[in-house]
Amino acid sequence: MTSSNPAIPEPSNFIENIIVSDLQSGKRTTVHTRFPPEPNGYLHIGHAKSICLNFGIAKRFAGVGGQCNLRFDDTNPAKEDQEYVDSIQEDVHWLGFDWDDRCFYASDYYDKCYEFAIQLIQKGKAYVCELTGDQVSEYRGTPTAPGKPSPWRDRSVEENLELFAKMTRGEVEEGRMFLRAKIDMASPNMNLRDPAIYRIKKAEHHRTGAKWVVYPMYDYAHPLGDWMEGITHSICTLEFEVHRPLYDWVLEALELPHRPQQIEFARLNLTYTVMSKRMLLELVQNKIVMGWDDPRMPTISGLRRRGYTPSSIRSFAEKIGVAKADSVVDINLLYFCIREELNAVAPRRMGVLDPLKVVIANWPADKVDMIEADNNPEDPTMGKRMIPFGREIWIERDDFMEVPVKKYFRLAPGAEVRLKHAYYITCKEVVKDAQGNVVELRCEYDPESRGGGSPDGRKVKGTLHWVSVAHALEAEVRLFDHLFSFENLSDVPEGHDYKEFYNPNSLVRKQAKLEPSVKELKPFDRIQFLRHGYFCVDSRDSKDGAPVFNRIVELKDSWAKEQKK
RNA sequence: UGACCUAUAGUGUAAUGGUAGCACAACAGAUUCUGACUCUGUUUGUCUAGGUUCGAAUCCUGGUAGGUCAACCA
Repeated sequence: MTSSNPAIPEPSNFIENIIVSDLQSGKRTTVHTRFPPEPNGYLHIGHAKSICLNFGIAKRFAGVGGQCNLRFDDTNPAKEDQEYVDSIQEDVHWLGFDWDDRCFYASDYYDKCYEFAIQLIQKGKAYVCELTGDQVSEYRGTPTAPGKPSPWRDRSVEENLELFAKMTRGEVEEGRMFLRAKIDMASPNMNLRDPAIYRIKKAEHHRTGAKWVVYPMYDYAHPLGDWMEGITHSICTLEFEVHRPLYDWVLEALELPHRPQQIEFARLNLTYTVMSKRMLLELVQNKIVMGWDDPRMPTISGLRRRGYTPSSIRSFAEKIGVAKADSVVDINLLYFCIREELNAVAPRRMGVLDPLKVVIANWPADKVDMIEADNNPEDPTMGKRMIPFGREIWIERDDFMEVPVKKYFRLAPGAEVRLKHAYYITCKEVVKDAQGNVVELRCEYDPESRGGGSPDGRKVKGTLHWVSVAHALEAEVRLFDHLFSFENLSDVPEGHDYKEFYNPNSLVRKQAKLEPSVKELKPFDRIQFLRHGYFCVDSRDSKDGAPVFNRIVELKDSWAKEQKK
């Protein structure tokens, strides 16, 4: 379906299909979305999907005046906090989106919502109920059995008005009365069995303080908030699907024109990842992690500290698409997105995580050679740097095998390899301690091979990274694994809790030997340690002035994979 | 024993009654001063049974499987 209007983009998912057809049919002339978090926790990668969706649609439909609001759904003062408001704003901005002057709060609309509630009462469409919590659920019935009407259902308009005013003045105890919509106690949809629309909460609200003691419920405030902001397409997750009739009922009952349309999509699930706010809060409170921004957390702030870029997350959101079917996305796709970006832009550095000393026997004791190395083979414009080379160097312990397996082309007794950017060396002798552990290698270098080539054209298959012992910088390097060891939440066996599956190896700290140039790196700088993956300088921690590195993601390693087989 | 929603390669997602594509993953090969990257190629799919139609992933009916709903949470 090609649109004749050049301002209307080609739809790329089912939501945009709806929008485009609304535009083409003349049902809408513009597109206005919103991202409506409740400020009761930090945003996570699942929210990033929604943010990219809502702000992305506004951007794609800019030609017809597309806009996206940020709206805090702060209708429950007991759970919400300014700290969360601040972090949410920071995270949305960091992801690369902006709401201009359109940051709103459901609490901005309390007065309006209240007036509308009075209208509903006057229309005979809402009443004050005095059933207790237990009674309410008893009267509501079950999904298969209809409910029965509350004894307070048929109060007079005057009495309802008076009681609601009393509630509002704080003259009624919490839980003693609440305002319900009068819909249908026998509806097959439980949400329509006279749902609560206002309840008493004598809690301090983070924005309105003690001004109110009655607060609107989500199901009532949300459609009104959407309507007041001129939202055209109100996009939310699947669990609100059965609430849609109620959403529509509120707007219909109040006879409001130009109503927004609610559209639901499947929330993001990721393998090896638990996304519920409750669980994330628990991890923080029980100090299983360092905080909301622990690099292992699926929070936006955690991903940021880990070293993910906003563009990699946006790219991920685009790749996973949007649909209505429940699904679990393979976290490898997220890894791919950050690798793809960082491969192109991250400077290469050498670092040895598990060091083994190599002595170049035919290299003069005090001679230091400054070796030139390109910063990124993918991008020559990133220039070069100089690396010191001396008689003693560190190599990776698993880059040497005393008894090499077939197709092993790194260092072994008698074998020749290339030290990246530097020289060819041949292993002449293996030094062991009393227990028989290899503690040092004695090698000889080929002076003709400076720069990593050889005049006679002989080939070496293996190229090792290395760090000069005399110049090495020691620094902490953190390697991460999944916080939980199950792949999918549904893998958790019956009768067990996912908390039994914490992965004790989700954080491994290494004291690594790094080439001296890494000293100049700043927080959030991202590099690739050759063969070890992409790392980011931690934005909070450093040890003795030396940067601490978080590994964002490993490089693919077909050799390691083959060995496992 | 209810209502609503969903079902396309291993995973995610397109195809709006007209050639089932794309990405990731996997596999094979080429290349390589990162066993990375890159390049080439390959394998694998419309839940099921009917119906409508010249023609169905798409529309209809039944079945199966999964999800959501019984907060004065969002």
